[in-house]
Amino acid sequence: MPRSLHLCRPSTCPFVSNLVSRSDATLPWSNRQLRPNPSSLHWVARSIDASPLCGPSQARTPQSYSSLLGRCAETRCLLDVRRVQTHLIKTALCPTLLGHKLVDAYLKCSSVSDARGVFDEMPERHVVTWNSMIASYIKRRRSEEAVELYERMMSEGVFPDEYTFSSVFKAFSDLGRVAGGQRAHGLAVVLGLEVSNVFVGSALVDMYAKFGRMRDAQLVADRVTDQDVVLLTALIVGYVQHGEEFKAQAVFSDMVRKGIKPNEFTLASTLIGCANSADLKSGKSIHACIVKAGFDYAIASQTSLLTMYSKCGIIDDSFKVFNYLANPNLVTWTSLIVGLVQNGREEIALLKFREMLQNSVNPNSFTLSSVLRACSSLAMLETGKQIHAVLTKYGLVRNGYAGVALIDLYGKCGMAEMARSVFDRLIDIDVVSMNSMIYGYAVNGMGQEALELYNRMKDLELEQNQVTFVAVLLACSNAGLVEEGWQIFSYLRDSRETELRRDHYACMVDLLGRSGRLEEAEMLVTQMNNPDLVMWRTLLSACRVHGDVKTAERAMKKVLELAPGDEGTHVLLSNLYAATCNWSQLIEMKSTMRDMKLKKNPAVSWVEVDREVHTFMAGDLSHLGSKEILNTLEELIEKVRNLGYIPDTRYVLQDLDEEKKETSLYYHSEKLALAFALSRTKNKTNSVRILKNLRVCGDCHSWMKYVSVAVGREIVARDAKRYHHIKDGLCSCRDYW
DNA sequence: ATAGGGTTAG
Repeated sequence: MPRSLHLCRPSTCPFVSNLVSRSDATLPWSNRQLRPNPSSLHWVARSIDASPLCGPSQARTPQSYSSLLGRCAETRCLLDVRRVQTHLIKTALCPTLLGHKLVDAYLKCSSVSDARGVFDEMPERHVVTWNSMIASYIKRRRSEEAVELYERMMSEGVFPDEYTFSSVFKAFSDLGRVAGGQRAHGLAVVLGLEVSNVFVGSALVDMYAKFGRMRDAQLVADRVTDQDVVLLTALIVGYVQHGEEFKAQAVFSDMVRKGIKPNEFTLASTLIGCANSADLKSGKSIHACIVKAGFDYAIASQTSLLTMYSKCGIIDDSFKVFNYLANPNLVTWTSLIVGLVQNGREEIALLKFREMLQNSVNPNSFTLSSVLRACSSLAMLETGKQIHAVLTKYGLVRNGYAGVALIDLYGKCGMAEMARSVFDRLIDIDVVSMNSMIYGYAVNGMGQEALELYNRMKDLELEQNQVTFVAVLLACSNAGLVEEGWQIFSYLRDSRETELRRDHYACMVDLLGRSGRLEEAEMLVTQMNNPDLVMWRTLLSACRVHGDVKTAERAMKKVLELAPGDEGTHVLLSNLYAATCNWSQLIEMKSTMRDMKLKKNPAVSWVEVDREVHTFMAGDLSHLGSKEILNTLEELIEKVRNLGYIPDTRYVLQDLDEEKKETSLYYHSEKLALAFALSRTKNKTNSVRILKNLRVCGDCHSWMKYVSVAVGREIVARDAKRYHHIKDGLCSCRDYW
C-alpha cells in the first residue's frame, strides 16, 4: 500500500476510508491510522485483537505484544507505537520486557522523548534498556543526558557492560570531561572489559585521541588482545589529527604487517596524514593500496586522495581523482574547491562551485568559507556578497569559519564597516576572528580601531598570538602611529612570553622607516641576528618614500649579498633614482639590469564589473572596450587638468622626452582599469574599486585624487600593500604608503 | 534485544 494514502483524510473521503477498512487485514500496521476516529481506545483494542499478527486468543500474551511492537519498530510508525502503549498500560504484563520493547520501538521511530517517558515509568530496567537509551542520546549528540543516565544506572545498582562502555566514552570526549572518562575507564578495567572487548577498546582509543592524550590511546591499544581494523583506524586518526603523521604511518605499516586489512576509512585517514605532511611518496603508495584493494569508487578514500594530491600541490591529479568518481558528494566537491583555492586557482574554484550547485549539491560552511576565500583573493566583492546572501539563507553567517572568511573578504575589499558588522554578530569571538578584524582595520589604515580591538582582547583575556601582533603592528604602520607601535614592539621585546619574529621586526622597521626615522629603522635591522632579505627590502622601500639614497645604497648592498640578481631590488632602487632625479645612477642601474637580463614584474590592475573580472596591463590596449576606455580616459584627463593635475613624470623610468613620458603615464594599468570601470558604471554614484598587483604609482595616486573630485565618486584602490580610499580629493592613506 | 573508527575550513 503506497504511503501517499496518508494524504487522504478519512473524513472527507468515505470511499477511500471504506476501501481501506475492507482490505484492512492485508495492510501493514502503519496504514491503520486511515481508519475513522483513529485515536479511539476502542479502536486500538479491536485492531489489536483483529491483527493478523495476533489473533483474539493470543492478543493478551506478552509474546503477542512483543511481536506487535517489533512490527511497529520495523515500519517506523510512531502513531502505532503510541496506540500499542495506550493499550498496554491497561495490562500488567511483563513490564521489564515489554517496557524495553516499547522503548526500543520508540527509539526506532526516532522519538527519544516518548522512549524516555516509558523508560522513566518502568519499575525496573534491564541493562539492555539502559544501553539503548544511552546509545541513542549519544547518536543525537545529547551527551549530557547520556552521561547522566550512565551515572544513574550505577546508583540504581545496574552495572554497565561492554555495550555501555563502547558508547559512553564518546559522550565524555564530546563534553571534554577527561576526569569522568578516566573514571569510567577505571571501571571498565575493574570489570575486565578494557582488554577483552575490542569495541570497548576502540571507543577508549577514540576518546583518548579526542582528548589529545595519544600516549594513553596507544597504551590502551597495546593492551587490547584482539586488535582490529576499527581500533587501529581510531589510533591512526588520533595521530593524524595531532600532527604525528610519522606515528600514524607506523601504525599503518604495522597493521599491514600483522595481516589486519585496512579498509576505506583506514586508507582515508592515513592519506590525510600524508596530505598534512605533504608526503607525496607515502601518499602514492597508499594510492596503490587503494587500487589493489579495489576501493577505487569508495568515496571517503577517494576524497582523501584528492586532498592529498592538492596539498602536495598536484592539483591536476586531484582533478583526475575527482573526474573518476561518478557521484561526488558534498565533501568531495568541497575538497576539490578547497584544493583549487589553496593552489591559487580561484577562478576554477568558483566555476566548480557553480557546477556543484547545478548538480543540486547544497554547500555547507566548509564549502562557502572556501569559496569566500577565492572571492577575497580575487577581490570579487559582488560574488562575495552573493555568497554572504547564501550564508544568510543557510543561517551560517554567525559560524566562526564562514564569519572569518566574510571579515577577510570585506576587509580586503576595503569595507571595514561591513567586516565589523559581521564580526559583531559572531557567536564566538576567538583569536582568529579578532586577528582578521584587526588585520582588516590594518589594511584599511584604521589604526585607532585596530588598537581598540587589540586592547579589548587584553580585557577579555583572549590569548594573543604572533598573528595578532603582526596585524596590530601593521595597523600602526599603515596609520603612522609610531609611538603606539613602538610601545607594543618594546613590550613584546621585553616580555619573555612571545618570541619576536622577523615579521614583527619588519613591521616596526616599516613603521619607523615610513615616518622618516630611517636611522632608528636601520639600527633595528642591524640589531637583529641575521636580518634577512625581507628586512633590508623593507628598509629599502622606506628609503624610496623618503628619498634617502645613502641608506638605500647600503640596504641594497645587503639585499644583493643575500639575493644576487634580485629583480625587485633593482626596480626599487631605480624607482628611487628616478624619484630623486639621480639620472646617471638610474642609467647605470638600467644597464646593469639589462646585463643581468632582469625584467620588471609586469604591473597588472583589474576591476570587477557585473561580476566579471577585467584585467589591464600598462599600455595594453587590446581590451574589448579599448575604444571606450580611451574616450573616457581623454575626458578624465581634460577634466583633471582643469582641476590642477600635473603629470608627475618622475614615475616614468624610460628615457623618453617629456611628452612621451606623459603619454606613457596615461596608459598605466590602474588608469586603464579605472577608466574602464567608470565608463561601465557611468550613471552610478557608488564607489569604484580597482586592484593592482604592485604598489600604486605616485602619479596615478595623485591622478585618482583629482578624478574622485571630477566624477564625484569614491575610488577604492587596493595595491600590493594596502587600501586607498580616495574621496573628494583626499586619500585615507594621507599620501603615506 | 543494545556497541566502536572516516573524508572538507580561518
